[in-house]
Amino acid sequence: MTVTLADVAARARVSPATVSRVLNGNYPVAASTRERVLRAVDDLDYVLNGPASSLAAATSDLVGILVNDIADPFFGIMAGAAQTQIGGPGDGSGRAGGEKLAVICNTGGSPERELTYLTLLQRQRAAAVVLTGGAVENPAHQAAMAAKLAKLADAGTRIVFCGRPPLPEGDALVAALTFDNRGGGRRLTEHLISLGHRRIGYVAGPPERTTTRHRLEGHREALRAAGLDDSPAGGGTADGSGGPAADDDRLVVHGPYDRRSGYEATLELLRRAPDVTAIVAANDTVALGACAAVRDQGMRIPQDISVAGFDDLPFSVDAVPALTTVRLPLFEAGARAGRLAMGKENPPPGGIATIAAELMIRGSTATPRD
Amino acid sequence: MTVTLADVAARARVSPATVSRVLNGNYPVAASTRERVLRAVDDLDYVLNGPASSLAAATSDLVGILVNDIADPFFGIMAGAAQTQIGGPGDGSGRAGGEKLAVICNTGGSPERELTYLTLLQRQRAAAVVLTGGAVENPAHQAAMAAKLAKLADAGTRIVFCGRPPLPEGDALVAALTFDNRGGGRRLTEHLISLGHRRIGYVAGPPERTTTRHRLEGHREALRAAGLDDSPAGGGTADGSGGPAADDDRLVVHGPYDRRSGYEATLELLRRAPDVTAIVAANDTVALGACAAVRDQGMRIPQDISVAGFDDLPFSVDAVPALTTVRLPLFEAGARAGRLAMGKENPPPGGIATIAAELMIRGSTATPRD
DNA sequence: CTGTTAGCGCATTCAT
DNA sequence: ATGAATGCGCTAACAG
Repeated sequence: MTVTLADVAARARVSPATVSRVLNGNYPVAASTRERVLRAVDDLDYVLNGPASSLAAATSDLVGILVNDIADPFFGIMAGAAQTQIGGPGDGSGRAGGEKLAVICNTGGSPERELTYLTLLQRQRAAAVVLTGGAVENPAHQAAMAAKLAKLADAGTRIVFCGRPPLPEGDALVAALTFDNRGGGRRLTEHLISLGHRRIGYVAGPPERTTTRHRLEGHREALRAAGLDDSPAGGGTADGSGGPAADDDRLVVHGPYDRRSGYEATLELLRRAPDVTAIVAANDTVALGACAAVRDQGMRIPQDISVAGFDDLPFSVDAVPALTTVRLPLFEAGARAGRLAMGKENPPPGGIATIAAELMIRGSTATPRD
Repeated sequence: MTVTLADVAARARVSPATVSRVLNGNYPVAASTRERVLRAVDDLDYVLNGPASSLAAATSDLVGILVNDIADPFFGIMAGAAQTQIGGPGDGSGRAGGEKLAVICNTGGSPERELTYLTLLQRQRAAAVVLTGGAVENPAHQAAMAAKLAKLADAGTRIVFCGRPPLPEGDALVAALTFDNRGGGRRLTEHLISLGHRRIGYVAGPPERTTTRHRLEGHREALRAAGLDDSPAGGGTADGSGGPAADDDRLVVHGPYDRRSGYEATLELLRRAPDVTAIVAANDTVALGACAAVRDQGMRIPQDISVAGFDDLPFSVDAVPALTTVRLPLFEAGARAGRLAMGKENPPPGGIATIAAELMIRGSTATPRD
């Protein structure tokens, strides 16, 4: 029924080993023999049996890319970029040579699903795994992740972080590309302060995410430097109380990274502190929701309230007014992560590279009314 | 080095066959034995060898989801939704039971890469493949796709289309979920006509895509019904000339499905026909670019020019003014495709289901100035 | 440069 | 309900 390598060998009048060598290309084979084999392959319409190949070689051509939310362009852009470096351009024949199969796994931000996917990838003996986006700061989960990643690395799977801080015990992994979320957050708030804003609301992401924490810490650094920090501890959720991380700063509201959260958190912020003159959102999507809320309250942007985002997603420049935000080179970072996963590029010194975030000043922020 | 099923068997003092039966669950095993085996699995931290398992069973737990552009939320939403139905919620243990590995493959809209991915998936003996988004209408490519899909189906891979028209010879595949792009396009233009618009510009997608063609056909249907069609043939690119499908309608400009194309095509449209009072875009992303172009020309939306999109992506309601568009239930469709791929849901009668598109009238369209 | 020989780790017959 | 034996299709030594 199904054509095997042996069939090809028989038709090309060579041994199975030779066919294997031609197909894998990493071994000298006489040109004439290769021709004959390739013709047999085409004649028979042969397709390699991946599982058999992986079993024998003890490695597969799968590369996993883990994302928190693939419906969010933040991840889509990185994942797509990584895939361009991994899948290879194809040879146009559709025959598929030594390509890797780059696959995107959507964890939905759930720690359990993240681990499950890693197990699934481990089971497949994946060649590499790219983990994108912020991590969850739950100690138990972090330990489980570290253990799982160590096992993967042990089995020869290359590990790359993209837009994610390195693990505490950051051995084993090839490379970590982290975004300068803290610096970007700081510069964004500095910008608002320099415009004259003193009461700045902050719509933060989920409290347990590193991305959320780092951006918020940058924000608070800027406030503190300007003598504006009214939060008791100066940031961080490690209050040792063990209870819910009650954020004492009334100007900060946490929520998921989506539009709806931006809308509702902004209404809440406006209720709590009607005197805010600017709102900083956890990311651009949240900022869009914030803008809608501000407008629905009958206020204008930026005349009555300034609004800023983070990431500089493609739609942000088209917002009205165009959104002031912090640009992250998502495509470049994703592509680099892809190359690292393929071993096409050397890891950065120390295994960690920090990727700069650039402040993009646009129309949504201005001098406060007052 | 690496723990195998035999190791587990030894530790549990049973035969390898029994361990296999416990793990696959589809065979009677005494409760006490099962317990012992599962404990051994945990003790040894055993992870099934996927390739070996797939080789022996002649089937894998991989499910492929093909998308044109994962950075575009249109695909991200569908793919993410499909994955929720396939990956399973996980059992929270991270141990990964009988889950499938749902993986997203980004073709970048390239026919070659589409075929390559299918070959790769075929090589992996994928359990199912979901193809999302419009197809390319190149006869050679369509034939190649049909042949490839037939082979996949033959090998037991389930095939599902999502937001994609069925193949001409639509056997072999489990199900096709297609969007009513034509109807949606028609109703959108009807809406504009009913507002009083007579000169309507159209920023279309790439001419070779079914999605582009269907939406444009709907548009032209509406024009024709109103006696406004000024295109010679009444739509379609089948002019038999064999040359580039020169679209004689000066009010239609083709381009990729991105923001930049929307911007530039709109400038071109405005140059060609300064008297247009409305612009319909191929999708919401393109519409955003169109809005920017209109504004950059010093015109207001909708007072000077109405703009409409398609898809109703999450950001569209937050555009200013909110974008009139055609809503496609992307999440629901993706989820259903996922269920079909898993065999969790019966295919629609005839294997084809058309999914309705709903007109969303918002602030970006209004009565023309004149 | 090419053929021969062994497994890779597991699922599945058959037995029992 | 469990164990023993066989082979899935391929790659990787090892010869030659």
